[in-house]
Parts: sequence; C-alpha cells; structure tokens
Amino acid sequence: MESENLAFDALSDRVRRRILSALGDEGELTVTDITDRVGAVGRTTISSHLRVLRTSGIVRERRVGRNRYYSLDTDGAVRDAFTYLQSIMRAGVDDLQQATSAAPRESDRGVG
Amino acid sequence: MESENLAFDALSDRVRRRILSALGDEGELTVTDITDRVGAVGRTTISSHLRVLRTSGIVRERRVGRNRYYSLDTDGAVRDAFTYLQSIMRAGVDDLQQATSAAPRESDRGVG
DNA sequence: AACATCCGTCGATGGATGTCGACGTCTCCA
DNA sequence: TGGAGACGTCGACATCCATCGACGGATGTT
Repeated sequence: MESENLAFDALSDRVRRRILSALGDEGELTVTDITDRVGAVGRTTISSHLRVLRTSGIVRERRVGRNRYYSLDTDGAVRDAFTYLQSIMRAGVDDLQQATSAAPRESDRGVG
Repeated sequence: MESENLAFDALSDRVRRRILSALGDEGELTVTDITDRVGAVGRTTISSHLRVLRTSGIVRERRVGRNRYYSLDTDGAVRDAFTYLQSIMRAGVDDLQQATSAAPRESDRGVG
C-alpha cells in the first residue's frame, strides 16, 4: 500500500494538476507547449514538475528530435490513487455504484 | 474549482492517509484511538492532521462527553478528488482510442 | 562549422509544513 | 470541589519543496 504515496504526492501540487489537465485536453504536448498553457511559472519549474510526474508513473515521455512529447499514463499511479479513494469511499457509503457509473463532465476538469 | 485542491493537499500526507485508512476500517474513532492505531507520531500531530482533514471536508466530528469521534465524510472533498481522477483517466482513454482508431465512427460518439 | 532551439540538471533561496512540548479548556467522577 | 482524562491551540524548530537563473548536452538549421 505504499505505491499510492507517489501518486498523491505528485497530485498535491497545483501546477502539476494543471499540467495533467492540459495533457488530458490535448493528449500530447511538448514542454514548451505545457509551459505556455500552464502559465505563471517558468520552463525550469515545469521541467522539474514533469520529472516528478515521470518518476511517479503518471506521465509518459516520447522523444522526437529535440522535442519531448508528454502524455498521461492512466495505467500507472493514477489508477492506484483512484483505487485507494474507491476503497476509502466504500467504507462509508454504498453510493459507489453511482459514483463509478456517473460520466464526468468536461467542466469539472478545470483545476486550480 | 478550488475544492479539489484542498482534497489533494490533505491526501498528500502519509499520516493523514493512514488516518483515513483507520477510519475506513473502524468507521468511527476517537483521537486517542487514532493515535494508537497510526503510531510513530504523537497526539499533537494527529490533532493537527485532523484539523486539516476537518477543514478540507474529508472527515466529520461528533462530540460525546470528553471524546470526539471522527469518521469519513465521503460526500465531500474525497468525492471531488475521485471525480477528478476519473476525468483524467477518461481523457487518457479517449486519447488512446482517438490515436489508435484510423476512422472514428459517428455512431460511437461519447458516453456522456 | 557555427548558431539556434529544446530540454534537463544543479545550486541557491524563500516559503510552506510536519512535529513536538507546554498550556488551556472542557468534561467526568469521587 | 478537586483531580484526572480527552483534545485543541500556540510557539518553536527542522525539514521539505517549489521556484528560478545559469549552464550543458543533444538536435536541427543555415
């Protein structure tokens, strides 16, 4: 049960969640594109955050020339975190069915 | 949406996740019981973490005599975080389908 | 070759936060 | 009424981390 640590640590930062939202919208982005989309922080900071997301198993990297395309890795730590929250919620209420079958709306994705 | 921010900040700490796991197992616990179950940290620290979980809308408090019983609030910030992860994962799946299918069909529009 | 672009890493720094002891408040019981 | 137990809060301290500028490696362009 220690793998969730990486995921939640990675997801605890606002800039990192904005990076994930951008990747969720566009699918694949270069570091420069991510920096432009996130805004308010420099490229060095974005690169640092991408390192955290990479080592946490949340994003993938694909190199093409001098560019590096990043995309979500939904089979990794994100799913572990998802499962953890699921187990937490299962203990309290039995609305799990409703939660898992409800389709998330596009507008809910804008974080911070 | 700033509410998810609070949830992930709260979930980013290891001790807080252990508190939530304990509450998920037992349903309701006093501060002393939580301190015993979590271990490795003192009661002051537990109390500090419970404050974070309280103000984040993750746990509830019920006072009985000199005891304070804490339990999970699965309808609050935990559900928001759950929904956010779900949207992230769904976006990744959509991108994967879009990337792997050469000719998307019109009858197969999204689920939601 | 020479230069520009894309990107990661390193070192420094300021701010955020986890941890604890001491103290105060409230409640229960003899 | 006095003492004890259950918790929250405050102040201090140590540590972690987000941020940035500077630099270097790798690749593309002329």
